[in-house]
Amino acid sequence: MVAEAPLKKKNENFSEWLDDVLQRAELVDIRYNVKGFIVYRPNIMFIVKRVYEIIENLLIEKGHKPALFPIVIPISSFRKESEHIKGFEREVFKINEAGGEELEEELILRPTSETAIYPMFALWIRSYKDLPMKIFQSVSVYRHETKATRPLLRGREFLWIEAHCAFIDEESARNQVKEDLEITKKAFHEFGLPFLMTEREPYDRFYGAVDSYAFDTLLPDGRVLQVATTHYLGQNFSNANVFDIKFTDKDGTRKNVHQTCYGPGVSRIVAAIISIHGDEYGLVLPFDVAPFQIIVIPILKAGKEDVIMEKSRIITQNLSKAGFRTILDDSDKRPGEKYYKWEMLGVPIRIEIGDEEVKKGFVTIFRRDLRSRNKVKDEDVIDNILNLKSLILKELEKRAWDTFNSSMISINSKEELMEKRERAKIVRASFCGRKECADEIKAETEGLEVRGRRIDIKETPSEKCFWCGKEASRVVYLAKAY
RNA sequence: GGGGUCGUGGCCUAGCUUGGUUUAUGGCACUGGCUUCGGGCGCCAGAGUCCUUAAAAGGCUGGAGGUCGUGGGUUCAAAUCCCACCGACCCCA
Repeated sequence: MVAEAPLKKKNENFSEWLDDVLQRAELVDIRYNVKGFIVYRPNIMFIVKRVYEIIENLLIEKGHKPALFPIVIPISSFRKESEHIKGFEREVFKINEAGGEELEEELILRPTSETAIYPMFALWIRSYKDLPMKIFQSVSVYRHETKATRPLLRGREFLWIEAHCAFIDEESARNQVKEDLEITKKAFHEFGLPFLMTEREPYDRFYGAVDSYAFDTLLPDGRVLQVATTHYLGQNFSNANVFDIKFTDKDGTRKNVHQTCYGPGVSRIVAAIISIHGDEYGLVLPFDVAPFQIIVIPILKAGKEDVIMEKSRIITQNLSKAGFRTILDDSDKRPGEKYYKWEMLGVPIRIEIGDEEVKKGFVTIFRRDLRSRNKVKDEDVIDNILNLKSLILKELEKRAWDTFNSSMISINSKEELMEKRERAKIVRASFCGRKECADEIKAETEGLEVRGRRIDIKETPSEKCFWCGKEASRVVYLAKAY
């Protein structure tokens, strides 16, 4: 039979490629038939769990503790912070009936959990000794998105982690924001994903935040995807009119805590890993992210089945013992078919064992990222893989950053922008900082948005705003966003 | 937010214009067997929407009804025509 067609080319039509890979690799099923809700299948859940694990471990290392708050929030609690409610009220799912009777108080499905968690903080926090309080939960949240929904990229239910912290003063809270940024950088390094770290403009903050910081990555269609945010909330939620979260300080005075919240978007991170590293053979996963790191494939030959299987089993066992997540594919499919299947799923390393390998005491190691083969002597296999582990990540990270960096272009004027728009997916420019200007840019450039100012480096603007020509106050980055 | 295209078995697809031998075409996937295994091979066979009649489970045979996203309508007759809803995709703002 004719071989199945390879996937669509990712860079020609990203949207089709993504739909195709999501289905062919059996990652998600969109046939649940409720708009914005999808089914995560085992092949993607293994990856989702790895992403969760990696971030959770980083959080726990820094003293965060896991917790789980209810999915429902009483509407009275949700309505306490005026900015917060303004932002989210129109996109919450509400429950007002149960058991055939109207509820005494309407409940909402959490769109985010500040208003679920902070009333409890108010009960738990008594003394400066209770601080800092650092809690996180790994959950799904619900937002009735009005824009077009896309599997993983924008759903009405999505997976994330939300970390909520309370501190004695502004300084320690702001340090938490820095820690959040460091955690995200570390995690993204493990995922091999490039990012732009910015402070959002004042009019673009999280509802209820004093300052908002965000990580954007770049998808192959040239649009940026916000994959994590962290916010300094000040005392907006802790003040007496809202949740009144107070503690007694060393000197005996009663004070309201300063807070932060941090939210890495797991669905979106997984989408970014798939989209940025993937190719026309399917997923390509960094070694540590991969749920299965090594696939061993025996290539049988009439009369030699036993020795080939024996060697395959021994190699699989040894690799498992060495701590690699290894599986042996001893199904009776043909080798070629197995290659395609495991490449589709992004297994970073494949070991092929056939008659030759048995006779001459080596194995053939295939790297998914380069799609290249190497012969490695039996006794060197483990060292070789230990070495490959970081080489693979380096390769993926380099490719991803190269694409990212070459898509980021500085411009000085409207004309230059229009001229370079094709190449410039992320635009760096001096800017006046006015919202009217940002709105105008968005309207006249097919959706280019001001994403914010960089926080990892200080940048000083030239005198003029690239758009309106007035005095510039900052250097900003602009992009079309999901 | 505005506009457009579309929905046929697990997936893709033919059929729709001009309603009527369609027990809905073909491919992939699936099941059993053979052959084989260095990139998804070949051959043979099978089954293949769902429900009810139907009763502890499994299997076989026959009959009946319904079924082409869902609901309604037109008609002697609807996958095919009309309306609404649900869902998907594309383009624009």
